Amino acid sequence: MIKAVTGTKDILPSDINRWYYLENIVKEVFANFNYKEIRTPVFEETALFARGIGEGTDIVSKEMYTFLDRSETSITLKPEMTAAVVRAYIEHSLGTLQPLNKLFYISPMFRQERPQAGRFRQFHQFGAEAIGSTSPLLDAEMIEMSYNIFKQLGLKDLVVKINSLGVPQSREEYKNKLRDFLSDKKDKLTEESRKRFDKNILRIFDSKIESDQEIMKNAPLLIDYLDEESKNDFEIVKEYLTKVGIPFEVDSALVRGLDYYTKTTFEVISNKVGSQSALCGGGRYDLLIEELGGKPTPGVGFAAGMERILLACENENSFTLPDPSIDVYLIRIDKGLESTVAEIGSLLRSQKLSVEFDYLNRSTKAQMREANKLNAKYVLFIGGDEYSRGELLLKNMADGQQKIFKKDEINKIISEVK
RNA sequence: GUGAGCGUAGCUCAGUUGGUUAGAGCAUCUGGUUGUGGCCCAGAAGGCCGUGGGUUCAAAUCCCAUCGCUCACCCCA
Repeated sequence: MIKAVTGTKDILPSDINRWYYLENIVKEVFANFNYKEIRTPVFEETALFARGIGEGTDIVSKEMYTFLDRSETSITLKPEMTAAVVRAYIEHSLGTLQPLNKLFYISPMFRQERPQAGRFRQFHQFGAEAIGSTSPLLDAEMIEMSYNIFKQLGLKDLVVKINSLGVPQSREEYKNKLRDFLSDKKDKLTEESRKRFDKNILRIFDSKIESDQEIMKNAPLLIDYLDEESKNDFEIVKEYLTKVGIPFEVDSALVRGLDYYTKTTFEVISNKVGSQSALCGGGRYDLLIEELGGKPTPGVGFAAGMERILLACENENSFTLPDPSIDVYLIRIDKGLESTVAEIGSLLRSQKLSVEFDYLNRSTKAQMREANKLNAKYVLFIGGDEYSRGELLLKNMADGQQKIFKKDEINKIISEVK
């Protein structure tokens, strides 16, 4: 038997309504904040991600689905969306049409990681990008939108973490301070953290090992080394979040794994999804557009993992959807009336009613059981004595009441059902 | 890439110290008198016990390998 590739999942009809529910809330909230949807191809030239996300990042160096197409072009299935949106922004000169572009997306992403709870190789993200303004109010808006979406989904067990990474220059200065601090403690760190010392020193704060955490307790904090502008912007973000009633924690250890982040970064964590607890993450990327060949333009955005969010919703039992139902099930009493049933079905369907009937030549009883299983509001009996008298029998499945209609009075049946 | 756990019907799981035709619940299908659902009752269908090899008179059960799944590290959404 051929099975779905490792780390990929089918979304079956029994799951789809939860996805629609999520997607509708996402679209509503983005419309609420005047973000417009953008759709980009699932694959791009590999160079886009290498340059945008950073060669040294885990995503680029070991997780991308990269292959040569038949014309020997290196192609990569998109592992994240920001680089793709920025590419489209530059390519179509969106910045010349209006100074600020507020964009959102819902799309599959691909990363070849080891699957785990809340982590897949093909997964789905929604997210937003606001390109063209340095206003920290937009940073806060990103947090507000994601928070609103989670609230509307009924999620409760959430923590919003924010941090500021500052500008590259102040960050470099800070990294040197951190290196100095750790220079005589380096050999006490775990092997994993010693690797981080060279690769991405900020990450040592993330270590889950107690001995590492003990060492880092007295380490200098990035927050204390921010440049003035980053510091002011961060204050504005905090102030706004407080005003609109979004609880948050400042986490100076919050480091994002993509190279392009500057200033504000944030994550929303759920305690209900296992160890892959970040439901969404994002931040400002004021240098990325220039890096990718556009005019220097500031931007800020976030991305949210839809599988993780739905997992959190399931584990918190945060919402329940009504059972799907149909309006009318047509019951064929006599053999030979198949095409009559289909014709009546066509009439009802043309009036936007959801209608189903039997295609398997089953007994009346079996058809009734099917109608019940489909949660039909009404069944319409076609056949028997009534039919030979020119009549049809309509039964309300909730209360069992039956009414007789003339065969040529389908309109009356339709208004009864509606 | 590293580590741990688990693979028996569509799903959730039983399967006694290795011992005949491998079970249950749910789901599916068919019935329970002339043409009517849910509840109930009766019956049916559905498994090379993940795959390959080994030990044994005998393997779902023990051993090895392999594949797959799950969780964790890592990383991230």
